[in-house]
Amino acid sequence: MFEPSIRQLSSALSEEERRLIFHGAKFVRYEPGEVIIEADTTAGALFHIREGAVKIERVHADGRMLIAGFLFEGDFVGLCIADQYPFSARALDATALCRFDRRTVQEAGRRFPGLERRMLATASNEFRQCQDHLDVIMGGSVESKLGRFLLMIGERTGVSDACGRVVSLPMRREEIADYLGHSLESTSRAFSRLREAGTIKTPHRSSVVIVDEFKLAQIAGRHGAT
Amino acid sequence: MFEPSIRQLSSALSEEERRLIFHGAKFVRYEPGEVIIEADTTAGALFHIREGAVKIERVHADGRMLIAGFLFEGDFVGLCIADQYPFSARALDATALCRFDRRTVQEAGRRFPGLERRMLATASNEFRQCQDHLDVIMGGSVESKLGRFLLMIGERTGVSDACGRVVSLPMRREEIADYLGHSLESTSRAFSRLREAGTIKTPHRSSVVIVDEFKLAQIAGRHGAT
DNA sequence: CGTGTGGTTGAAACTGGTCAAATTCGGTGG
DNA sequence: CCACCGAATTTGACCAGTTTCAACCACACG
Repeated sequence: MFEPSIRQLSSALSEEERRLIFHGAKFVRYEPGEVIIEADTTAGALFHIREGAVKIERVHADGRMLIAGFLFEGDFVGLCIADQYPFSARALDATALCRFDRRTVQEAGRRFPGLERRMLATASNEFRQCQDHLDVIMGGSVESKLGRFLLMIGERTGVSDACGRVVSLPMRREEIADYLGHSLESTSRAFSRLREAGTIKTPHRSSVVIVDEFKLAQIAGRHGAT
Repeated sequence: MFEPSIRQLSSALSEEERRLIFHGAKFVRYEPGEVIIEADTTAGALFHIREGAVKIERVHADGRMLIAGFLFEGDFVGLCIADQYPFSARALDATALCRFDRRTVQEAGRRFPGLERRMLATASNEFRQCQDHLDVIMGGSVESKLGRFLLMIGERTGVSDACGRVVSLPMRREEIADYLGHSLESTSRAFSRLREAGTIKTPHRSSVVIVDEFKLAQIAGRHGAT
């Protein structure tokens, strides 16, 4: 349903390109809540999430700070077109990242024509996050939006088992609400209604099992029903 | 308030780069409603709007067709990262475009390192449209959103005169409503309320005069008042 | 001067926001 | 291991804003 995973960057590169870029990468760790990238600072590094999850916050034109997206294991953070990060990134839980120097990536870009475009095309988060966000929040009831949200996250991180697709949600309800553009109460109610309808289960606060993916997709479609 | 205009591509290029790219450009015209770009076809051309306005439609992941943005005189259409257009473009009124061969642009990109990135950074509509759209529709009442919409369009196309900033709106109310994610009636009512509050005037259906820009900006800010 | 399209306005039903209270969860210390 | 605390979440009641459906208006066109 949503665009192919950002995780496919590696496979889009040749062996030589990969070696060039991945050379000199450093491992870094962040605790929950720690800032990984500060908005409006020089985009000097590019991160690859090895473990954990990250929240992207963007300052909108009129000064409002809004949640622009969530990134997970395998995703890239900081691969942006501009010279300055147009967003902040913050660890949602204990997070392990691989840090690449941006200059190395750019140098490789000069060496291999089209590499930069290919990287941007496969892994540009600035853009894909934006699109996914619009896909999720445009149209329908709170329930629809939450449905689309869960399906999107599920596609990116979910693991299927006997009972359904298990999706971990390391963010709080309030953060989901901010992402959806609703109050946290409405979001909570939407969870409850999906639960009552038997489309999802919530064994813990921070995880959801999509029991009936078909029904959820139906709810996620325009206008809550059909 | 919104990001610098897309029209600045030219100034981001050197004389030589410009000559190379603009060489072989063709002039084309479209009537209102005509399709300029068909979604999911090979991104073979890049257009520069000389006259008129264009509507961008995007097929969302679940098949819903939604209005993703509007482009005006001076804007570029079709400068995208991917190989296929991820959107359709349709003329809103009688439109004159300059059509560039994409291969020419790519060749120039190979010749001048970093050119492609610079072009994408200054003129990538796929992305900027997306961001502007989010900026406009996230949070607040219909009135706020319409306010942000008018300010955005005004920044891009408005002409100031004695009475205020004159903004032409070549799209119908329904299309504005779709963009904002509301019913056309709510959008119409929002127009009326802004009119009654004395922040705008609507001399014709297809143009708005922003009389009190400060007040409009205030309304556009979070939550319709303060 | 009718006709059609696009725009505006009105009234009732409904959704989601707000405020407040109740509940559950996760961790801490006894 | 259990009781307790604070934070996160859920639920309830009420209200404001939005949608819906329907009627009406205004302008452009023949």
